[in-house]
Order: sequence, then structure tokens, then C-alpha cells
Amino acid sequence: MAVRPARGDETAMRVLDVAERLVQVRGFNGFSYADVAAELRITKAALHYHFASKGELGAALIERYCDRMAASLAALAATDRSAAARLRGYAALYRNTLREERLCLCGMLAAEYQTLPQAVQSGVIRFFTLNEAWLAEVLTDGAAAGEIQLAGSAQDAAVALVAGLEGAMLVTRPFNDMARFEAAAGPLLAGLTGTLVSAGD
Amino acid sequence: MAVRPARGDETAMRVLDVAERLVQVRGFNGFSYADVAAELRITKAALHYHFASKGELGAALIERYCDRMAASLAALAATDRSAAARLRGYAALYRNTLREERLCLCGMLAAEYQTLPQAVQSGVIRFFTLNEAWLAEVLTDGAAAGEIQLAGSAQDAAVALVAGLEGAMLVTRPFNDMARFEAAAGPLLAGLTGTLVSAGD
DNA sequence: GTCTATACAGCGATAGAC
DNA sequence: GTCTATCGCTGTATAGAC
Repeated sequence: MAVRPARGDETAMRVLDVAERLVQVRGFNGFSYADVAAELRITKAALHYHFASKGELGAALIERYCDRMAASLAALAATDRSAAARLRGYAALYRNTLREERLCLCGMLAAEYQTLPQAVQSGVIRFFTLNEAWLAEVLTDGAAAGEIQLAGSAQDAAVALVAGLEGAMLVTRPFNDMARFEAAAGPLLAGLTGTLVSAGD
Repeated sequence: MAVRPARGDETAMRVLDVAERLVQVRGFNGFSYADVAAELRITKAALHYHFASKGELGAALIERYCDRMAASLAALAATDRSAAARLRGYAALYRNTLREERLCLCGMLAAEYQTLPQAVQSGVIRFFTLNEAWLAEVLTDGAAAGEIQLAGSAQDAAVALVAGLEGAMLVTRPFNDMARFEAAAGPLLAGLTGTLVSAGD
């Protein structure tokens, strides 16, 4: 089974759905094939048919996650005209994930990074690089249009944004209180756009 | 064995040293009694004498970590006169941890939160609360002295600071490049103090 | 593509000797 | 306080029937 299962492979997709949620909630070292199999009412052996090893499953998870994120970013760029609106839309992706009591898949995997199979590690790197590249472009455009005030490079600001949002999810979930996320995420955008952004924007 | 071992219990302290590093590097679900025992050249059974269960070990880890953090914060408050200097000192605590390729103990545990024994979960909450209370006081004092510009409440700014620093560690370690940490952490302080803070300050 | 059955290592934890 | 020995369970992974 390839890292990227065929789009029509319904069982493989269901496996990815369940495993993705389990990683986002419990971590890569906090779930097992047995957990996925039980939820789908199939056997562990059937799982291994679709994803021979846990590392392969992890790599496929990131692959799909990156694809979907790239699609979300493309949609954001197509919808929102202003850089500030694109950034608010970007933050909303994190907010919506946290609302389901999940962390970002790759934020979770970043914590467990030192224990991950090599293919999963490089996927994590790819995800962050992808995000920062998109953000840096939005920030560069916004700065050129006078919408965004950059203190340093656009790339550095992109890194700071991703770090801030990942951190906001991380320290919010134990308290189960979205107000903490807003307190942590708000200043990230406010500092760039020079505006106060209220919760839910 | 109590959650807080006697200060003179040398073996227990060595166990905590090793376990702490293992959790910070690999996570609570990424290390085992066997790992600790092998490193200390004792048996798993001896470990269980000092910490009957893994949950008890985890609780003791946080207990000591909170004590040490409280001591560091008290030392910072005693040394640095300005609020900005205290905040820089606070950020340096995170930087120094990351330099050893470790995450914050409780940042790591926050990622794994949903899988942790209850006693460990409440310890994580306690750690963040402790940090935010200290930061909120520094920020309040700094605002009163005109050193700090707060857009919202001091408590919200404290939450944002902790989130930003935890996130900076999280997204830096996979890249093994401290420049990423500086890019992510710099704006956190700059936004409060109105100054650009260069790496290493 | 899914099953039963199983291999084999590792896990947290305990009993009891010293 | 540390040991040997072991328990019961779960982990990932595989073989081979259907």
C-alpha cells in the first residue's frame, strides 16, 4: 500500500479519518491499531492490509493533512481580498480544530517528534514549511499594500504566527476554555494589522 | 512513597532527573520504566519502590518542576528591576531549555493531556496557572510604571506570552535551529515593551 | 479485502528473597 | 533499598484461510 491511498479506497479513508482524530486527541504514541480497528469494527490484520506499518499510516495521515491544508489556503486566498482577512481566516482554521478538542495534527506530532519514524518526521517539517510559505506571501503582499506592519522579515513573522497559534492550542486544551485561545491568538494578528481583533472574527 | 520524595533521597532524585529529561525529549507516553532503569543501572522493581506507579512518578516530576520554576521566578523578581528585564529573563528560561533539545515539561504534557493520569493533568494546570500569575503581576507592575503597553488585561497578555513561548519551542525543535525560536519569541516581548529585542537578549 | 490465529517484544506492576 | 522472577496485558506485525 502506497503512502497515498487511492481516493476511492473507502476503507483506507475511514481508517485515516479515525487515526487522524486519535492522533490529534491522544498523540501518535497514545493510540494503537487496536483502537482504530475497534472503532471501525474491523480487525487489526485488516488495518495492516491498508497500512503495513504504523509509520506508513502516520506518513499517509500527514500527506492528506498537507493536501487539505493546501486546499484550505488556496480557498482562503481566493475568497478574501485583504491580507488581514486572510490572516483571520488562517487563525480560524486553528480555532475550528480546537473547538473539536483536537490539536493541529502536526503540532501534536511536533511534540512527539523525537520518537517518530523518519517518514513522519519529514512530513512534519513539510507541513510547517508549507504553512510558513503561504503566510510569508500573504504578509509580503499585505506589507506592500500598506495593510500589514512588519517589524522584521515576512518569513520571521510567519514563523511567529504559526508558533503562536500552535502554542495557543496547546495551552488552551487542558483548560477547555476557548477564551484562552482568543487571549493568546488575538495579539498575534493585532500586532500585524494594528487593529484589535475580537473573539470569533 | 509520597508524591514529593524527601530531598535527601538520592536515588529518587536521580530517577526524577532521568525521567524529567525523558519526558521533555520523548513525552510521557514515549518513555518507560525500563528506559529509566537501564540508564541508572538499577532494575524496574527498584524504580517501583520509589514511585509505585507511572502516574505517581509523573506527579512527582511536575511537583519538582513547579517548585523549581517558582524559585526561578522569585530569583528573577529579586534580580531584575524593570518589568522588561524580568520578561526577558522569563523568555530565557524557555530558550535555555530548548538549547538542551528539551521542551518545557508541561508543554510536552499539555500535548499528551488527554491520555494522562488525573494527578498529572491537574499538575499541568497548576504549572500554567503559576506561570501566568507571576507574569500577570510583572505586567501589571510594568504597566503601572509605564514600561509596558497592555492592549487588554494583564492576565490575557500573560496567557499569550506562555502560549507564544510554548509554541515557539514546539515548532522550533523539529528544525533544530534556534533562529526559529528567536523569530517566534521576539515579537512577543517587542509588542509589550515597544522595543525590538535581538536574539540572545 | 477481511478474517482467525498467532508470534514476539515491550509494557506497568507485583511477590518474595536478600 | 535492590534484586530475581514473573504475571497479565497490550503493542506492532505476520501467516495463511476464505
